[in-house]
Amino acid sequence: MNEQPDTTADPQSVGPPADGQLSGSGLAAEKARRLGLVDAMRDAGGNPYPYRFDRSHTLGEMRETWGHLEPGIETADVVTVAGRIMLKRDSGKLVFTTIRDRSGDVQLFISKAVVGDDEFSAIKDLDLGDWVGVAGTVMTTRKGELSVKSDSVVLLSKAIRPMPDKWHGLNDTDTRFRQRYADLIVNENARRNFEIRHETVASFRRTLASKGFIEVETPVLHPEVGGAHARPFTTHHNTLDMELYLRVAVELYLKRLIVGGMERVFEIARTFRNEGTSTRHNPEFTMMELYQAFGDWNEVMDISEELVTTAARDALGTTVVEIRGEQIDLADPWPRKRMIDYASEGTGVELHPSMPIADVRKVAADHDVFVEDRWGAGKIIEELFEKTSESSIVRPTFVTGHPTEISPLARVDRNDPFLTERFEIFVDGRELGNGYSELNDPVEQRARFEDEQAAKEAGDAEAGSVDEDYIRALEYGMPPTGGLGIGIDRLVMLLAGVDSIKEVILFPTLRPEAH
RNA sequence: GCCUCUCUAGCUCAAUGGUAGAGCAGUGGACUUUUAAUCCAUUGGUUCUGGGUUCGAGCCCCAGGGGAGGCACCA
Repeated sequence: MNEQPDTTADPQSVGPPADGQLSGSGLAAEKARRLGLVDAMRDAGGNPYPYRFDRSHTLGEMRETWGHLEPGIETADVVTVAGRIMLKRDSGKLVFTTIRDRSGDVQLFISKAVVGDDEFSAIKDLDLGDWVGVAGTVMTTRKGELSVKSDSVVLLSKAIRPMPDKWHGLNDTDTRFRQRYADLIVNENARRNFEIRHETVASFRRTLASKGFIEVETPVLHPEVGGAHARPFTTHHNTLDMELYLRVAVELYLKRLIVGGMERVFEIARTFRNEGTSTRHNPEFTMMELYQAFGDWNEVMDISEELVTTAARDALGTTVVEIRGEQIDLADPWPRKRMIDYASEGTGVELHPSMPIADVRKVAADHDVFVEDRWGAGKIIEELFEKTSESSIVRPTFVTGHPTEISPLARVDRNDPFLTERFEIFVDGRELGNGYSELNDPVEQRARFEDEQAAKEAGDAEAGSVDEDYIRALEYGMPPTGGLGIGIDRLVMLLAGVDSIKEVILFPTLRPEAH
């Protein structure tokens, strides 16, 4: 940001590059110089932006095939490769450049004697950042560096803007997140994080497909907010003249599909919540939700462990990750512990949502936990859990048995009517996922919705309302079902070992750039 | 929304309230096995913006903007 107004937009105003009369050498002058090269190339009948280039190998494939060569070997193996010029070492009649494609990098060995005077001088005009296509033979240098002894180097796309520092890269977070393209060009870690993200999602799809899950797509525009306690983004449909909400969850739609008999469904869903940003939150994020008929929370806890450990294996090649300096094997069984037990230990007071509300409020007051008047014991216990315990959960853990009051879509615990058969997965102090035995009794669901409605009317901006269509669906009969949601962004954070969600979202939400 | 930090050349960073600098990139030159190539020379600045204090402000003060971290929010 804060760069000068672009005064080089009109290439006609730019002189030839070698006249030595360019004013200054700031960004504008640098762009003018490069645009001058583009013009000169066109004047000479060349095309600085050709339509295509055929490769025989990616650079990674080259390294796989010839990476073992001893130093000082010249093969007769012909390759055509392409990449961006990342480094350039000019020693007179010999130029070394390092080009990089998605799969790796390789050195070009460019000799004036091989390519001829004219092409050699054209190659000297190439800049860091230019895309080039190369034909040549495979060789290694005396020091053993795998190289392409280049017969021809053609420009595939001229870079007009200089790359960030070739050694220090790009550190400024503002620029890194706004200009992710520049971040990806120079920061290996950025590329790695998004490869891990891809591998994670691909792994989920494979695991779920192997279990007979069907991937579905449900509406992003919802007429009602449901499936999570969250503030929605609102929008408006013009011709229908109606308010719509960007989804805060996909739960209620996926369970309609279970009613319809689809048995095992999942969706990898971009989800929107109108909340502040932080190292753990972005207003739009990605959740995987799945629902499985005929099972309960036990099945989906097992699936949770399998999905995450398999994703780690697929993305990292290991199930061991480092969290807060501790080596943790995600493949070890995840401990299970009730929320009320965490809260009880954390406060030193035995807590249960059946307790008199006054007693629970007193514990909250003793621990400086703010309490709204309308909150019941269950909600307060959750707040106490968050205050006393949440941040100290490091290894993946199922926190179970959430009070019924805070779980309007979860089925009541078969052994305790004040609790639900619900779990949240916590890792590194963050919530990673959430699942439960699904409430499928339409009468009870209506009663829970009505409690939500009451909370909403009492001022809870995140409470839901009665979703009549969802009740109607349940009235047709939903089989016993287990459901699960996993935050993809947070899982990728865990696997990539990064502390900010912005490191795993390509284009995180930012304020518009000031001009 | 609140608090703290931060914003200087294309990039990475310096600069007691006293002439805005370096490295890389760029430009000119040397070099046929370099590896962030090296060596010599060299261009480049509205110090985020607007006010103020001061003989003098990149630096101090006020207001605004962007970003980061923390808090709040996030069942």
